[in-house]
Amino acid sequence: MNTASENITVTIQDDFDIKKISESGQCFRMTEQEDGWYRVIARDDVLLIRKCDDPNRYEVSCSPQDWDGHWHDYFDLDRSYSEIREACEGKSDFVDASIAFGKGLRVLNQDPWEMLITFIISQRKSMPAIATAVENISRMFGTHLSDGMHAFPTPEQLASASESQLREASLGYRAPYVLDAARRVASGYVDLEALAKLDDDELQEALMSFVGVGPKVANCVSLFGYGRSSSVPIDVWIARAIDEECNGTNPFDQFGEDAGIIQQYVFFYMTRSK
DNA sequence: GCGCAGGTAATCT
DNA sequence: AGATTACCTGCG
Repeated sequence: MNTASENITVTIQDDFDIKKISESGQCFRMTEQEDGWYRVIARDDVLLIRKCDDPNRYEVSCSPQDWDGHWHDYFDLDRSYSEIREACEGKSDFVDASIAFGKGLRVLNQDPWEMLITFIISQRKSMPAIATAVENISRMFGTHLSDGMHAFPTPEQLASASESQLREASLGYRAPYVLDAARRVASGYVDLEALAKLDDDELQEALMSFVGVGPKVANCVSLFGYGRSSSVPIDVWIARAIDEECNGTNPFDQFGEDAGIIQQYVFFYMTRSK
């Protein structure tokens, strides 16, 4: 699967449960392999990662430079989730239960373009269906990396697709949305990197100018692609949590810059606990 | 066969 | 402003 001599081991002291992260609905290119390995594809990189027997130690298939320069940030390792959990405890019994259940979750720092397209595709799809569609367009239009793996397609690569090809990739009625977004970005009409300079409200407005992007998808892109930790995407599960578990009162507002991270624990609790 | 799912846009009051 | 409905596709 991978050459052991290329691997290094790294220490992660803070919360880190790769299984929970992979099931948390924020990333769709992280898959469990054999023997406890997880494979992550992000930008043009493939990472294999596995827990060692030693506590807090992980074996990873990259150089120290790639770990420090890319994956460390991808896994948001400069942020202390244990401190966030402690700071947010005691305000809501339901949130407390969610935090306890989801200990080990982190919010990944992912590519804005990939998040934009992925969450346009996500509407009215289950998590496995989203993953299938993302793999389809990566295989059909993305750059080949190795062993049949493909990078997520660039704006230019997706802009060269036809609507019927995107429908073949199981995008359905979202195909024209994705094509339109790809053309806007590839042409330079929208500069996704420049959006990083906007404040939260301006970013939300800019993202919602894409056809097929409403408030929920915009908040997902904002949270997962632009690191806006106060963004709270409200989907049916979060709406259900507010309605049925919090007596209709939104519990997220009180967590300020950590609201989006708390949302992640609640979403995981709603979708993964019995 | 048929209803429904991790939203959005268009089209109504 | 708020409510209703169609939309692809996969799954029970």
